[in-house]
Amino acid sequence: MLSPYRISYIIDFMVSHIRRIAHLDMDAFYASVELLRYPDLRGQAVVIGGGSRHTPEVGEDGQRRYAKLRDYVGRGVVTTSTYEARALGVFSAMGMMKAAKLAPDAVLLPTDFESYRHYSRLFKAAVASIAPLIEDRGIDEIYIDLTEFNDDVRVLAQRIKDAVRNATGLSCSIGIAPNKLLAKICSELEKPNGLTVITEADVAPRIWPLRASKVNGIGPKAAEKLAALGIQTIGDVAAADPALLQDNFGRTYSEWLMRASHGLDERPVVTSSETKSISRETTFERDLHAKLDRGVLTPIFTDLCVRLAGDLQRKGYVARTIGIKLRFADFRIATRDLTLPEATDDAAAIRQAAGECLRRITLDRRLRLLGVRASALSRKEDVANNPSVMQGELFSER
DNA sequence: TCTGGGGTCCTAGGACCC
DNA sequence: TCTGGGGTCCTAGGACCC
Repeated sequence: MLSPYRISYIIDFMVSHIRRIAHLDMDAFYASVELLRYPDLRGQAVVIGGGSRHTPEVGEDGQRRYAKLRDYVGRGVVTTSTYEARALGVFSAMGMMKAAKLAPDAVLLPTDFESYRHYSRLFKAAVASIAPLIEDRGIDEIYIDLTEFNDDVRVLAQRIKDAVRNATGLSCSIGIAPNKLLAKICSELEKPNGLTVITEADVAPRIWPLRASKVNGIGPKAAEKLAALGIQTIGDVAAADPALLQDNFGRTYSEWLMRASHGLDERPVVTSSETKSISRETTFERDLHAKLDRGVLTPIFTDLCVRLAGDLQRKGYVARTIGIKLRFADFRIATRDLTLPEATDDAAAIRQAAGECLRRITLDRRLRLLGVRASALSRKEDVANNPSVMQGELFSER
């Protein structure tokens, strides 16, 4: 028999465990940053991407001359596009040559990561001044844990949006839900400049009709497999036979699928994390043959190692594992890695280790991409103070 | 003339150790 | 002709995300 006291305790407990998690996503972030610099492009189809330089030049008449997408040649992809370009069918990750066919007159701008990182720091600082429990999810999005605030959640979210706009001149969309999974889906529902709040009760009417691939964690492969089973929407996943899912996706993933489709997610907002790996890679302008194009390939390989060493040094890390990545002309990927006795941030040591990795791959096909990666990282100062930490030999005799 | 670059996490097998 | 059982490290590949 439950006493009234006990019941109220249980209700308190349950209520206290309902979280309020926000997902904040900057609207067309890179493109919007570019529009701050080139306001005359506002309202036009603009595409950001491509490696080579197509920086606007100022003509003799004092007018800026922008490159057009139709002039692009190369193997780049679209990084971001304005909403006007999206209306023409041009989206992130699309090949630039394909995008140029859809929107030849769109303005083309090069990516300027320095500038995007600057605005990223500004908007995150603005949010942190109001709500400090922030999980970084890349340059243009964050999760925020608002559970401890007593304020009305829409008022609070509007205050955050205003702070972001005041700090950057940019708009963002915020979704608020009981967990990260729903918040992420929800921030997209009213983009751009959205503010969307959903609860458990909204899952069936608002979440279930969406395509399964809207769930963070259901990528192209899983979505395709689901579609083959006649499962299109998140609601379809929720209604699917658990045994069918398990047979096709294995136990772990199928159980996650079912929980996710019901809007369940317990992951906390993680406010700090250590870097796990640092890498550099490059796609060649044309596919290269390992032997025939050795003269081109070798300096590229060395340069990647030098730049990786520079990244490690700048960030204060040393790495004990060095790896390489090759992408062949057929898009297949091969990786090899090698764990060293001593952690390093030295370009020559990295080049040496990467060279050994390369020798373990049969190079009989043309290469499209070459990359070098450093992992098993430690902070350099930790290793300098106590080298044995690195080898995990803190308690050994040697 | 399809398809960038920088990451994270998971799985799975074999080596090796106690 | 039965051969344990864990734990950790290393390596390779793959899915996914921004």
